[in-house]
Order: sequence, then structure tokens, then C-alpha cells
Amino acid sequence: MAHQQAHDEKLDALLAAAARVFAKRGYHETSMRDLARESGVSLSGLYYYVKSKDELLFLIQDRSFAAVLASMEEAIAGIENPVERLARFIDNHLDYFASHMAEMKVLSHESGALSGDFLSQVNAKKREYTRVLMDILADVERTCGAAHVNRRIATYTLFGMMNWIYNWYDPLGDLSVEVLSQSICRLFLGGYVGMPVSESVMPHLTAG
Amino acid sequence: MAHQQAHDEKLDALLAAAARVFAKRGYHETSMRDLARESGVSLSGLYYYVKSKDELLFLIQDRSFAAVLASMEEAIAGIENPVERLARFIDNHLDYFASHMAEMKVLSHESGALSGDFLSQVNAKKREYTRVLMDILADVERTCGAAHVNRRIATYTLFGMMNWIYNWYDPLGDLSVEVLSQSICRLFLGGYVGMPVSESVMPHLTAG
DNA sequence: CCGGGTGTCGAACGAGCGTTCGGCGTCAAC
DNA sequence: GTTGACGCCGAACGCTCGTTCGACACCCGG
Repeated sequence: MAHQQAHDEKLDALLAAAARVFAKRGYHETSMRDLARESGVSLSGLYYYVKSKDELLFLIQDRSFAAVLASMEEAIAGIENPVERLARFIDNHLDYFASHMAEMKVLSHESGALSGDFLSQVNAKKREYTRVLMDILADVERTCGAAHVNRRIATYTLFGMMNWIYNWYDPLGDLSVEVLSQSICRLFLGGYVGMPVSESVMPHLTAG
Repeated sequence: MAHQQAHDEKLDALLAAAARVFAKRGYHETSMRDLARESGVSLSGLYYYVKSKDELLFLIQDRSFAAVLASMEEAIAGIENPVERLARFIDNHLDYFASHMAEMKVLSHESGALSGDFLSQVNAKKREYTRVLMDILADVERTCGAAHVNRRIATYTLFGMMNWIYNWYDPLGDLSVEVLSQSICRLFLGGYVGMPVSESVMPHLTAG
């Protein structure tokens, strides 16, 4: 049926427009009237495609996360070397982030705006995504030797490095995603399993 | 005058209560009625201490940032070794973050909620804080040799590691701030100026 | 005893919110 | 040519929002 396809395409356009506005103004500061104006549909027309404002946010977050998950699984599929798996995980994350800045900012910054079943569904994807990274880190440790920091700290810290970029990174600026991806990879791996900083220059760190 | 002091103390208590609610529910989702209920003052009573909801958020952000700045300047004062200055910068940031979780979450997560003069004032402090870190990194490079990644990327990435903690860290859990601070310091320094990961295990990173 | 500043409050205002409802045109199916 | 689903809309509803206003108790200097 061509009807269904046209319907889906319009819904996709709606979600994309909504993600743009949510990313700029924030979810709660954005009214349904704002979204209607921005997407060229009437206020009540929005409700033909979406049950509520909550569901709108959920659809943006759930679809984005599903896309990141699928893209990540394809990126690391068949790769054996744990360090390369990690590099691809990071690269995929940043690459998707940079090319879907609005959706990913909404996903990162508006994670607390959902509740109930919507929240559970998104959190399930988040937990799976996190688990994959932690498993990779465990493999990296087996290959490169004992890590220098607790794996849980390393995991969340790495997510911090990557997800914080919505606060400063401009995909259209003169800093390419490749450079950014390599930099974060280097930064993280050097600290996680690389040679430790010598004690002579950093006495404070070995005291505890 | 004892009047003035009592007034200030009540305002402080008000701001602390507001920061708690803002941190839990978010700025825009929190109503002045919520704040009144939570702080034991009537709705209109709030406006005796504060001109508007915007000013309330501004006061929380501005005072917190001023406190972090002052604490940081004291922490690095008199320290010559750049690496130790960096370690103290990180430690101060995380220590203050962990002991003022609500205010710092509001500062990090609600940075886009202000506008106009309020925004400019907070941004001025933010720029100064960032500049201090970048200057330290420049000194670190002079001491430890060329950095492995661009300084601007390193700066924002380090802030990402540190500020992201409001998404996962529980100051009352079994992970101490000391361990967290040392971990992030190690993680960052190892990747920024430490021995690079050997090419044999990470061919992909040296390709570009 | 009295007058004015201080701290607090209940009640109300206008505006904007998310959502609903009834209806209207279009177009393919019969 | 009639029917009914589809896509879409204007108008309205009930509610909550930030903010204001007038008033009331309290306390301290005169």
C-alpha cells in the first residue's frame, strides 16, 4: 500500500522537525504550537500522526537509539581485535552523533523527560548499548593487560567524553569527525591501558 | 545589622531548596508552586526574596560558578608543577561537584535555560574557568612534551568526563570522590601526554 | 502608645499549555 | 454517483503557569 509509505514518510519528517526544535529550545520549553508552526502542519493535525507530546519525544529517542545500536553492531561485526572493536565503537558513536546532532542532543539531554513505559523502553536500549561497551573494555583488558582504572568509571567517563560534544562541537566547523574520533580514541586508550604517567611528575596520584 | 544576615540566610536556604528541585525535575518542569511547597514558603512569599523564576536560576548558577572558581583558584595557588596543577584542578572540580550535586547538575544541565544578561554573566565565568584549564594544559605540554591530541578537543573532552558524572555518579555510593578524581586524572593524562598505544594493537588509529 | 518597615500570605489575573471534537474536502472503490 | 476512509483543520476546553496586588501580623524606634 502506498498510503502507508506516504504516512510513514510524513511521520519521519515530523519527527525530524520536532527533533530540531527540541534540540534548540528543549523539550519542555517547546509547545505543540511551536512544532506545528515549524513543520507546516496545523496544531490538531499533529495529533493525527502522534498520540501525545510524550509519544513524540519517545519516538525520536527510541528510533535514534535503535539506529545507533544497529549501526554500532554492524560496525563491530566480524572484528576480532578488541582494541579495534573499541575504536569502531567510538567512531560509530561520534559519526552518528555528528550526522544526527539534533536527535542525539535530544537523546542525551532529554533523557530524564520520559517516564513509565516510554522510559523503560529507552532505558533497555541504553543498558544494552552500555553493556556492549563494557564487554569490549573487558576484552581490551584481556589483550592489553590490567586496566589503570575501574571499568565502570572508564565506561561512563568515555560516554561523558563522547556525549558532551553536543555542548561544543559544530559538525560544520573546521574540526572533522575523523580527527575528533581518533582524538577521543587515543585519549581514552592511552589512559586506560597505556603506559602510566611516571610518579615523579604526579606524586599526588599515587598517594591514595 | 542582623536583619540583613537573616535575610541572606533565608535566601541561601531558598536557593538550596530550589537547586534540589531543579536538579530532580528540571528547571522548566518545576513550577514556582513546587518551589513554594518544597521550601515551606507561600507562592507569593517567594517573590519577596527573588524577582522572577529566571533570577532564581541565575542566582543558583552564578553563585555556584563563583564558588567553584574561587575554590579552584585556591587549590592551584602556589603550585608550580603543571601536572600537579592539572591534578588539583580536576580534583577540585569533582570534589565540589560531588558535594554540591544539585547545584552542579543545574549548572551543567540547565546551562541553556538562561538568556540575556543572566546568560552573559554566567558565560563570562564559564569562559574564565575554561581558559584556566587550557592554560594549564599548555603548561603541561611544555613540561611533558607534545600532546597527542588537539588542545581544544582535550579541554572539552576533559570537561565532558567530569561534568557527565551527574548522569551516573552517586556521592553516597561505594565509589569515593578520591578514586573517581584519580581515575579521571590518570585516564586523561595517560592519553594526553602519556606513552601512545603501540601501533601493533591499534593500526586503525595511525592511518589518518 | 504609635507608625512604618519587614516578612508573609490568599486570591486573583491573563496568558499559554496539551488535548479533543466535529466537520470539511479529496479520492479510490463499488 | 454514492460511500467511506483518509488527511487535515479551526475552535474550544480545562488546566496550570509566572506574576501581581492588597492586606495582615510582627517588631522596633519615637
